[in-house]
Amino acid sequence: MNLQEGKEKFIQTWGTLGSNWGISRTMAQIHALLLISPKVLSTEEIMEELQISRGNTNMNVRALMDWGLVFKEFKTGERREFFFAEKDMWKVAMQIVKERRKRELDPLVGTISDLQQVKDSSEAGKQFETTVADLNKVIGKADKTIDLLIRADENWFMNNFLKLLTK
Amino acid sequence: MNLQEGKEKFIQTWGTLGSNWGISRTMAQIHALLLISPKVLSTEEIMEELQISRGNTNMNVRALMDWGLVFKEFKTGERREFFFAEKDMWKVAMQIVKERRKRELDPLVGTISDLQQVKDSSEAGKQFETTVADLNKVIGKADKTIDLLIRADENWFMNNFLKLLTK
DNA sequence: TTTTATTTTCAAAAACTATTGAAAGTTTAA
DNA sequence: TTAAACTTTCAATAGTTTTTGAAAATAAAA
Repeated sequence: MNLQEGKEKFIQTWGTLGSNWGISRTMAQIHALLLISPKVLSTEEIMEELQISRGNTNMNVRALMDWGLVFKEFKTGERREFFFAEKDMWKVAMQIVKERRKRELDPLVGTISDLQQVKDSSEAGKQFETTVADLNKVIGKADKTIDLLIRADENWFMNNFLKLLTK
Repeated sequence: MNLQEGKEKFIQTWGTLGSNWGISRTMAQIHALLLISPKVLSTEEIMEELQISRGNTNMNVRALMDWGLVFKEFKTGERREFFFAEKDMWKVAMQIVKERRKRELDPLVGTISDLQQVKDSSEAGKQFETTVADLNKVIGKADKTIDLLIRADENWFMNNFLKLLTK
């Protein structure tokens, strides 16, 4: 496999993976392209490389910046914007985890508290309460584990401790 | 909020969550319905409760059985099949993690080895190799962490050790 | 065997999501 | 100012995924 084939396969694979996880295929493909690019890319270059429209490129690049995975660079004497991705894959993974927690786990915690207000003594009511309470426990556990991971990432000692565990 | 409203909100929330994570809305809703149901349900009852067609119910119930989240029960003297969900939410979470690893992480490992065959001395080639190698490390780390989690789940000592960590 | 109850399949339709491209908006330079 | 370079928006279109419902298949009972 040569570099060109490898790049295409990587972009394709990352795109499929993204769409399995509720992220648009194009957004993941732009991310893949920037991950393997040694230099910053303009909108025009992204359009050209992935054969997609200007509007599509613009919307998805902005979404990637919202996710904190892609950044702008301004070049002196150039009016255009250039884009580059965070290249450290561990940081990328942590950033995705953080964002999904913010966007999904946090709102879920609110909903669960609402659902815990339901009181009903029927059998259906009891099963409902049990399921909701159990779900709440698991969410709490997930939340704490994510905290631990993020803190480990930002903390040398923890990081090394976790590496020991997961070696 | 009464039980009926709570049930609807739970089914709705679980459905939205599922579709954010690449699982069809209806599949997640059927799962939610079975999670809070104290008794096994027939196809007919699921159709009625969620207002969906027979074909849709059948396909999604089978998908849930493939995921190992829902099971069949046969009642003596009844020709119909009845369904129920695993209720322990920690087991549910572990089962989802296991399945997604099998369906996505494992194939990804294969693709990465292919991509590591690419050799190219250009700057673009070097960045490609670095990104792929780094991604490979992160995937390996994730894989080991999942193993640890699954083993912890099946192992009293580890389980308690992890609880200490994530308390 | 035939009938009846139930499950499964799958082509067509509906619903949903992503993409285009041209027009409007913005910013900088002349 | 005005023009040029570039970015953003959004209605229309294309593409994808999900759902329906009726027909085919299967299994149990008569």
